Amino acid sequence: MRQIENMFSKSCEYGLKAVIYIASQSLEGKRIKIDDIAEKAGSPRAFTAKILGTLTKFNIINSLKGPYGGFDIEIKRMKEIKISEIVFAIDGDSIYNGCALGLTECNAQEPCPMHENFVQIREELKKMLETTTIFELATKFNSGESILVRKDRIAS
Amino acid sequence: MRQIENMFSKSCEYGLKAVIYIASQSLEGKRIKIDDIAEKAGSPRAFTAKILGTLTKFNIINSLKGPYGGFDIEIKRMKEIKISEIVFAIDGDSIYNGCALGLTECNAQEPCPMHENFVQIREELKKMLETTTIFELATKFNSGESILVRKDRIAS
DNA sequence: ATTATTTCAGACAAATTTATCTTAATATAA
DNA sequence: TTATATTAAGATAAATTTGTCTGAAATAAT
Repeated sequence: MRQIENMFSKSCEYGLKAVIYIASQSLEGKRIKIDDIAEKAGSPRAFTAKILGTLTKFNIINSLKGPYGGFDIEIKRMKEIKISEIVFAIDGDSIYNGCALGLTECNAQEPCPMHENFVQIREELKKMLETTTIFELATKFNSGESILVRKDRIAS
Repeated sequence: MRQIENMFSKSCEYGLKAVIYIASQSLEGKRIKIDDIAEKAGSPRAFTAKILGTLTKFNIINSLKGPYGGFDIEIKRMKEIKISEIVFAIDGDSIYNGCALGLTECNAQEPCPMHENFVQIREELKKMLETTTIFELATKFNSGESILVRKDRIAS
């Protein structure tokens, strides 16, 4: 049974990690291949590739086939893109109108018993996702302030 | 692909709704049967029954077999039980130590790129889950201030 | 004791999510 | 234009979550 700790689906986790890594490399002028992404992000290669396909269609990242191909993001673009856009691309819409108890609709007029308790938390979550850019995350990662895989999980 | 909106697993949703309904009936001195719970909470009967088995083992609710049997909760108990305990019983431990990007461990020393962004939100979520009692939720439901199913989804 | 009513337990099934594999399409370089 | 390197796409498979069914166990009333 799933844990609440899993804020995002695996698809989203892989997508976010991949984009952060691609951006971090683009910041250094490098286009990067799926194998490298999968390794550095500690994610399954084929599954990640499929997710990157989606993100490419949504114009969140660029892809180029063939030798010297791979993925990248313009710096301008990574300053525009928010976490919420990636989540939207991968997990679809209806990101914020969900109900903790699964009501098809849940609002102040006809709330589930937990609605009020979640209002503030949801609001903050939404704000955070919609204001945090990939540039911020990639910069933090590049400076070594954060990591994408535990050292003991990187293939050597 | 799963939505972030699904704060809880279906198991948790059903468990929470069932407990709230059982409590609301116990407040009125009524022991209540699984069929009634499933109907009033708009949840699948057999699946809900299984979850109630778990909650019974965790002493969150009482069950009684046979005629005049069913489920209930002492008022004293529903004032003690917090949402977090139900989530724990159904989805297990490691409720709060999860990482948004799936790191096996994620903390201020070695954070994922999104760690900082989630600290406050997680803290609030935790606080809310650990302070809200079933009594509060059941009372609110009993007074008609909140609902467990959309009217258009109740079997008539 | 027997019968009816209920939860309990475990096997089974369906749906969804996660993951892999294989082939096609595309781009580069020589 | 051929060979090579790469992503794209789609079929398939495995794992997990969600859901059902059937019979057993327990309880109460007669």
